[in-house]
Amino acid sequence: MDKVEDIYERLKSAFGEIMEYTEFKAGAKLNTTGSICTKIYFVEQGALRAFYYFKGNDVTAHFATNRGSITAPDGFIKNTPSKYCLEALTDSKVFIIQKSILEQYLKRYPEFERVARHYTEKVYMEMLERVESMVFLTARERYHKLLENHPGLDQKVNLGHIASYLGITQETLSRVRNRR
Amino acid sequence: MDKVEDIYERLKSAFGEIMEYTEFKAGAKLNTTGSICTKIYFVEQGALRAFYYFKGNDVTAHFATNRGSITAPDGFIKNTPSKYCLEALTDSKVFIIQKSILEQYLKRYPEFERVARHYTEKVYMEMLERVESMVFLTARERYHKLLENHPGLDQKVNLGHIASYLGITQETLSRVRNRR
DNA sequence: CGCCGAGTTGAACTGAATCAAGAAACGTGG
DNA sequence: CCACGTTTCTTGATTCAGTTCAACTCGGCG
Repeated sequence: MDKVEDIYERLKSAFGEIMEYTEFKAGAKLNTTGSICTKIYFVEQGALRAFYYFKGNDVTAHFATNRGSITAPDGFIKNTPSKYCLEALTDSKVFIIQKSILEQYLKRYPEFERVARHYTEKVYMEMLERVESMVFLTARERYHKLLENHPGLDQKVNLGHIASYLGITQETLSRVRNRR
Repeated sequence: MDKVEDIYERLKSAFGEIMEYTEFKAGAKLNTTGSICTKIYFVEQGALRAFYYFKGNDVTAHFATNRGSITAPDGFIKNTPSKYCLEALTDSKVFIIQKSILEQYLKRYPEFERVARHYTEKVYMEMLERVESMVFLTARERYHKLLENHPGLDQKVNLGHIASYLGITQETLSRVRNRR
């Protein structure tokens, strides 16, 4: 089952040729709402997040830390303007794949389609787990689970960003954190 | 963007050759927990659900109605025993793809990997939407959204099965339904 | 008829939201 | 290095959506 486990390395070896290395400073915006996000980011080091605005509030949809990945999924998949913004939470080192280049590359080397599919399967499973968390876990449990998946995230990220990801208010998260 | 829209037809035309047609009676079990689910089901007609047991309770993970699809995702993707059970909720007509056959077929005809990936992207987007529902919507709103996606589901399925899918109790769903 | 599963209803309880102050921490300019 | 405003975080009081537990209804069906 290294298919799922080692996907980060498999992606690098399959697509390294078309990956572009970049660094971002903490706070850098990588994608602004409404634009078509044509890139996917693989995080070698650092932390990024995807967020969007819902009823005027900034809502975190996804965090990516070391060896994770991030994009504006709606836009990247459907080639439409995206509601998501991406930003670097800390200084970060990332590999970028441009969608248009990826498509060409996959047409030329269809043997890599398999890796792309396995990657998609992996992010699907993550999403499935997240649904389960929302159904079964309390605010406190979801918080601890998030920290397991992204150690040290609480040091790097605003309380409010984490709270909106968990689907709770900032006040509740503050209380959870100070165990009460 | 027919890539996402018309995926059901694309799958049939790409994989029709290895699809097997079957019918199930209401109540039929297609997969029992613990076994490795090696099949994916495409619903031509009828309604199925995937569920599992959590702390002794039967919890619905997914519904599939016309032109939808269903499998035990953990097992199908990772080739491990699955915690999910599948059952037919009504008499149903389905197309089945066996995973082992799919893999062989994709090796021989890599041009279809692309369709498989687009299918995975589609179910990923569905899961993403479901997370959003859990974060933002009230029990009532989630219920109505489910019915939009699966018209008539409330006629076919036990209250409890829907409630557990929505992450609420049966009592709450009963009250929601009788608008109070 | 009496049982049984499915759904409904009521009352008390609880986790989390909301609203409203404050307290820290942080950065920028003087 | 300090003063100031701004942003981030904490704390309290109240309210509310949804849970829990328990009883009750209803429609089959043997």
